[in-house]
Amino acid sequence: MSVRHALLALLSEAPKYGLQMRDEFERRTGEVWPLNVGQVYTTLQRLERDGLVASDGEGEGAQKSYRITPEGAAELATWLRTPPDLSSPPRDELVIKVLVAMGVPGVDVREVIQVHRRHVVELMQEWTRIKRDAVPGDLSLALVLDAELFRLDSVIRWLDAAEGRLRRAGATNAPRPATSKPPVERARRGRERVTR
Amino acid sequence: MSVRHALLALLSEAPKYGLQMRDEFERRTGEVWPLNVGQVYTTLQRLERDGLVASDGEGEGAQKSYRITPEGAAELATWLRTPPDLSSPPRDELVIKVLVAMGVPGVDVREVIQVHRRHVVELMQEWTRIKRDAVPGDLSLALVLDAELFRLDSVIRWLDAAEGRLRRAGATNAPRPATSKPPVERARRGRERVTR
DNA sequence: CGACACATGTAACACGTTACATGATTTG
DNA sequence: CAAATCATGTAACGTGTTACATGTGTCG
Repeated sequence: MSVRHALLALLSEAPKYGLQMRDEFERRTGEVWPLNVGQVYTTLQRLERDGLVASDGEGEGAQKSYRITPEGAAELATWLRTPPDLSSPPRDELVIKVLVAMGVPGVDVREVIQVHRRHVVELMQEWTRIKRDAVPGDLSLALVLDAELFRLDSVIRWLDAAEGRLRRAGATNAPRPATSKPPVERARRGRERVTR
Repeated sequence: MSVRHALLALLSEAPKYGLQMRDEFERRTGEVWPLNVGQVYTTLQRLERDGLVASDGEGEGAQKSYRITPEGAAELATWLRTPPDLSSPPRDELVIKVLVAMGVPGVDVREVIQVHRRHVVELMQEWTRIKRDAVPGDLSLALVLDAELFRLDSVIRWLDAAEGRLRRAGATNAPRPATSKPPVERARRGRERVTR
């Protein structure tokens, strides 16, 4: 849902057309998150279908300008103040990788952890270098780089914590005892488990 | 791509059938990440189509058992040691929200930041409580909770850093000067920009 | 003219979610 | 028997990616 609302935000300043919005999105995100042009057009079509934007139908191969509607502005205002997804945390590919690796025969989880740790360290060094060389006044880029560096740092801390837990829990592939434990409060919040 | 490979990992221990894999996936991830059953079946179909798993065709309405193929095992081994996506960092909805909010007229970015900060603090408290009440021996759950808490902590640190940057950069919606700066080295790595 | 950038699209596919449909087996 | 649970699927939709098609305007 990010792109959809980001386009709304871009239109809330002034009417714009497709390619222009692609360029603006990338500029605003410090040129770090490329946005596919095709997605801009299809997303704009859906936004128009839903009444959140309207187009000046310049049919003749020219630029087709979109503007935000009052409904779109309301939707945008709501989105800006709504925290994303209160339910389960997003599925984290790296966490899944480590968790399932624990059960795969012939795989050393600790090695998997170390491989990824090394890679994350390299990534942090690369982003740090980019941050150092960045134009000082570029607030957008600085914010994006901050976010990525904080995130990568948390990944490293998790990998180290996981390594510690595994070390403490016994060095081998300990077969989980499959105890029938009480389910986590939370989780299972209406998602699936619908009484049908 | 997480689910696809996670299913491969589950099958690498022993042949299994659909619902069983849903349950195992959820158990292995500490019951925190619900997995849709339908997705299991469609993903298994795609895996079979790609030759990574094979099924014992128990056609008679009974359980349909899948097993991993040598190609599947190879694919799994590769995946476990391959760090996810070396190119741009994943698009972060919260970061996008703050970045685009800077340009939306009538919106106070600082307030947006504070709203989300409060929410993240609440989330951390909730997960911390769950962690405290969790069964001590549950390694999977502990790892998932660790990951989420580290992640949320990094989000808070980013929000605070962003607040600081905004404060320093001038309290208002500073219109970006649209300077034509040199593009970030990195980014634009073959994605889009194909010479056609 | 030919090449290139600008601008708008469409098609095909992967993945994910929700909802629905259909049998088989168990159990009150 | 009836209801619930187990088990397998399908349909529709949203989002995202890659690739292709088409037209226009500019410039060497």
